Order: sequence, then C-alpha cells, then structure tokens
Amino acid sequence: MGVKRKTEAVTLLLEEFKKDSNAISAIELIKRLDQKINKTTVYRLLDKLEDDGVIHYFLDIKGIKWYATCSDCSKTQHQDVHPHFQCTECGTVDCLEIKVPIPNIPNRTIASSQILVVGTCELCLHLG
Amino acid sequence: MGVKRKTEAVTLLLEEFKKDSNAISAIELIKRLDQKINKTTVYRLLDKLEDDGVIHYFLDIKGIKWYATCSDCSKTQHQDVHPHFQCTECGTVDCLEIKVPIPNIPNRTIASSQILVVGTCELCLHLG
DNA sequence: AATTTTAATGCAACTGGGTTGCAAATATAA
DNA sequence: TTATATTTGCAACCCAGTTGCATTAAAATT
Repeated sequence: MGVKRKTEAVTLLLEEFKKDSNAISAIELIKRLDQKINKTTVYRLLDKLEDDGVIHYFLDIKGIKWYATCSDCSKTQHQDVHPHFQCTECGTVDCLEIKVPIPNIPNRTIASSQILVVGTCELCLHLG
Repeated sequence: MGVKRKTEAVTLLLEEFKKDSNAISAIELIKRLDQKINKTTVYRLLDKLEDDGVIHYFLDIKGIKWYATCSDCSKTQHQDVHPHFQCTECGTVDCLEIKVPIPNIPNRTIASSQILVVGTCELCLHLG
C-alpha cells in the first residue's frame, strides 16, 4: 500500500524529485536528506510512492536502486518502461524517451524488460 | 589480469559451466562448490575468467550477479552483449540469441547496453 | 631435482545497500 | 478530545560481494 498521510517526510522527499530532473539513487537521497529523514523512512517512502505510481525505480550497472518521477503511471500499472541511460564518466542516470521494441520470443511470455544504456552523457562529452 | 595457472579450482568451476547451459548466479556457484572452493576464490576466479573472455556476467532483477559462458568473446572485448531472460516463476536466467537494436541517442555516446527481459519461461508455461 | 619466484587460496573480518522489529510519535477519523 | 491507524526513528540485522594477509601451490630458474 502507498502513502496515506501527508507528512513532512513525504513533502521533503517529493521536493527532491521536483528539483532534480534526472534520476536519483536511493543512496543520494539518503545523503541529501540526512538529519531530516531517517534512512529507513526514505526507503519505505520510496516503496510507497512507487506503489502509488508517483515514481519508478530501476537498477544501475552496479545493481543499486535509482528512482525517477513517473510521467504516466498509475497505481495499477507502471507505464514508464522506458530505457535508462547511465554515464560512465559522471555516474548520472536519466530516463530515455525512446521506445526499444523487444521482439517476441518463442515459447516465452514477456512481462517487462529493463534496458540500461551505458555511455557518455552530453556534458561529459563536452568537457572532453 | 586473468587466469595464469591451471589449478583444481579453475577446473571445478569450468566444469559447472560445462554441465549447465543456462546462466548461473555467483551465489548458486558458491553453494554448489561449497566444501570444494572458498567463496572468495569463486568470486576471484569468476572475475579472472571474465577478463579472459571465457564467461560474461550481468545483473538480474534483484541486482545479483549471474555468469554464463561466452560464445565469441576475447580478452579485449566481450561480444556477448545480448539480452538475458529471467523467469519470474522459477528464477532461471539464460542468454537470448536475439539482437535488439538500440537507436542512436543525440549528444550521447553509447558504449554498451544491458537488456534484461522478464517473463515466464517455456517450462513454467507448460506447468501452468 | 632443488630452489626461487609468482600466482592462487582460505580464512576472518569487513563493506555497504537495503531490510526488519518494535516502541514512540504523529496524522487523521470519530 | 479521544481513539485508531499510520508513520517514524533507532538499533540491529541480512546478505552479496570485497579486502588484507598469511599460507600454499604452480611454474620458472638454477
């Protein structure tokens, strides 16, 4: 079940997503909200907000959790099954607004797919 | 650097890959080789064999490491940048012999991409 | 074959992202 | 304003993976 009460912690957490258009790792959020929200609470809120279809999560190359705001999800279904891009130089991750069609696979049912594209982001390309 | 000596541990580990055509998680390997090879050694050997282009690794939905034999890799480059499939019913993972083209992304350089397709495998479909 | 060099191994202890149990605090309903 | 249910913080835990270091075992050198 999702968020049921508008607490200060919820507000603070959502503010972080408003001020950041990229994805944010759980670890980074915990760092930013240190002294304000307890680590356990951050994880629990992220969980709930995901249930609510407010944010979605995925794992990066290292297997750690990243979260980003959903653009068109609901409590029943996450529509944001788009690829994500991680820059190997600076580590930032963001959502790619492209569709990568996965062909059908004989004798198997596809429920979802997770695509992580790895490379160099615009900023890092410019900085050489 | 890769493997430099043919030890018993190397042989035992490679045997596991020979008898299993699917991917194997590091955890499973450690379990199978318990009493024979130390956990640390397993991780270190997997690392080295990966350097050698003998096996490749990727992360599953939970972010844990899986390994599978390479079909056409070298010490300098892993060619096996194919998608992987994980069954949500039984947890098994295997390599998909399909190519999923990733379109170019403006202002970004793509180095590689990791695709994990999630669904139900043939066996689990049959078993209902 | 004996010795030296270098790589591989086992062990214990650690790291770090994430989770759990539980009592205290706080929001909302009555 | 009280009762009820949710949320929070804390400490302790879990567990996949890593590190340091002393020991063992390959392979190279003599």
